[in-house]
Amino acid sequence: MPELPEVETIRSALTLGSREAPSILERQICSVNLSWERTLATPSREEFERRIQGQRIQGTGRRGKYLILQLSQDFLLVHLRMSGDLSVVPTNKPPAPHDRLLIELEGGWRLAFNDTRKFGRVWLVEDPQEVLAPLGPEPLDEDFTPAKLHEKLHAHKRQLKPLLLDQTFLAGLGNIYTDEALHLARLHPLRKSNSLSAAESRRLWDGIRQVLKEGIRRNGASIDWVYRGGEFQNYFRVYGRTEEPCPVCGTAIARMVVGQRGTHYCPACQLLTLGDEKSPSDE
DNA sequence: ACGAGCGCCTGTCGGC
DNA sequence: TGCCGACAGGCGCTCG
Repeated sequence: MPELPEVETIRSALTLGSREAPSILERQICSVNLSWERTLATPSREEFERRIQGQRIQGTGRRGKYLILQLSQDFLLVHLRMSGDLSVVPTNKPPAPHDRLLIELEGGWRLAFNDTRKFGRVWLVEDPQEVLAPLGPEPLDEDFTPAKLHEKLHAHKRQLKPLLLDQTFLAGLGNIYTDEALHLARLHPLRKSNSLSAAESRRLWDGIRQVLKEGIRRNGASIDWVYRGGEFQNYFRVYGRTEEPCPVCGTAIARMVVGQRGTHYCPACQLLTLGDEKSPSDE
């Protein structure tokens, strides 16, 4: 379930606690139970178990789609990939079917990493930059400006859709939010990045920020078996709405495959030709 | 530099 | 009913 807004929602829930579970902050780690070897990217299982034990969770953070837990000595980084989820459950609760890593905390609580498809990864590192260094800018940061996006777009000659999914270009967008941002910006997914006018780059900047903020405000999107109480799935404009009417113009939403990813767009609002570069509502 | 194809995994859904 | 392919919120790799 992970794009930036979903990871942020989980980070927030773990930090603030909820009706069912307390905050993880200031809790000490008693032990861990790794049941799928490849979930742990680094270090070795033996070193992981030895090193993490006794450390206290002192803070939480997020960078792109990575969740960051600041421990007494190290940082625990978590990437949920396609189906990962993190939750706090009572220690006496039996493990759920796809729990891959259980982190036993003091006080009768456990942090459970559940991941049906086993793509998720966890790193225990001294310096988060070991893992996070390649990431592009954080889209909601103040220093991510329309001018900076425009400049970066023109440093490449790539299709917009795969470029926005590239985490070294920009950190945090996934398939849903990319489709939604491109629709808000009225830009075709296959437009070449260096063909955008300054006004179009600004529209894209606006679209990216708007859709990410809306996702966070609605606690992310909850699809299929993963439910976090998010509701953004009820507000998708194009994602997963093939053949349904575009909320702007009523044209049937189209689906194509770009870079092996299903891509949803309005064939009327998001033209590939130069026609949309001077659309009337442009500012 | 860029894009396509595949692998990693499990589960669901629609068509026949 | 059962089987089979398509598809799913991600990303690392190879190849041309």
